[in-house]
Amino acid sequence: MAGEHTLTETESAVAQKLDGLVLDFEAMAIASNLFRAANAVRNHMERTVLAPHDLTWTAFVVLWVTWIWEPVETRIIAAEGGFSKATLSGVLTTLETRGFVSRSKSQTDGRLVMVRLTPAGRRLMKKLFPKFNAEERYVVAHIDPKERVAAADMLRAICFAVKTS
Amino acid sequence: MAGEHTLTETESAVAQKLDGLVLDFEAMAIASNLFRAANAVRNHMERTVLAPHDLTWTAFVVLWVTWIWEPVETRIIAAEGGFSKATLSGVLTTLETRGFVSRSKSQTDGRLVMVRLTPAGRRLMKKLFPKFNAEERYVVAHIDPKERVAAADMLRAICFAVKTS
DNA sequence: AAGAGATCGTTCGGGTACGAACTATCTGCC
DNA sequence: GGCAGATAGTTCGTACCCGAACGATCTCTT
Repeated sequence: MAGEHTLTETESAVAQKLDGLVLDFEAMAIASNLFRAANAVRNHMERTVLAPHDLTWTAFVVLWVTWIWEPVETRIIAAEGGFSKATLSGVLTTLETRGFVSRSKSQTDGRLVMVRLTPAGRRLMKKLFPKFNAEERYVVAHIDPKERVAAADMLRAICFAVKTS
Repeated sequence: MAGEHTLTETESAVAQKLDGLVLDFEAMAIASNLFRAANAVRNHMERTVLAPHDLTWTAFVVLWVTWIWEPVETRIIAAEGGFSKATLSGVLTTLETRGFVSRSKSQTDGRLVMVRLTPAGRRLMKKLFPKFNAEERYVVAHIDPKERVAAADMLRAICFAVKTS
């Protein structure tokens, strides 16, 4: 999606395949670039910050949400992180095995499982998050500072459009 | 990341955890929303357009790139789609088993594998892509038309920042 | 022409990723 | 109180997803 080939090349190639049909190339470009950007940032973070600690992107997100909101229910972590509870269950087991988080049943509601960081998990996040934020700053460096608020809003608008469907 | 909790709540919670450290909350918000948006769009597409045909997002991207550029080398598909050649190898096998693509060795370079759509694959894309583009249009509907070009540029700027690292 | 080094696709192992089915628990209504 | 329905988390099956290692092939240099 808009990788080696330029957008114009892609457009004319698509137009050939679907001549006669009306297509929204602008929407196509935004959706396409949205994924390239998200993927690129994720890979960048995994290579530069996460790989030295043998952490995946998802594992880091789980640690981050837990760190900020602990003790926290698993359904909250899944919602904040944007993945399913099935996925979270596996990642939590991985992180528990490695000694970064702990699970415990809620005292007030037997259905809930509360997640906390272990001391090792807190040490890890205290060390890792500043590095992570430094890379985030690097990633947005090429966006005009005046347009950064608009950028965040635009992305929120996309989330909103999809949620209310 | 910025799910149920507002951004301000998250910020003050993070600031408490790391008081004294200088953090770029704007960069954090953009990176965070970038992932929420990409994930939301992907899930939306999978539910509305792809699930009826039992296709995953990645499988669709592979079909799309192949459809536009066939015959095409696998390394091009991986680069255009933004995933590793290891991932592509598995997805291609799945699509080959289901009769949507075919692999064949290049005549001029024995290392290369050329990928083509089968007639069934072409029929599928001709039917599927207009639906897909309609959903893309829906996704960007909440972005001011005047800002859409800037939006695409902004996403490209992020890709560029990460690539040149 | 012959080896060193680069390139391409596959395979392997471990870790996500999701929907569906399942168990356990809670809540509401009678 | 007791049962229907909702809710939370795990498990299961299938399908990605990546880095590393691998064998096959090409290219470059001499």
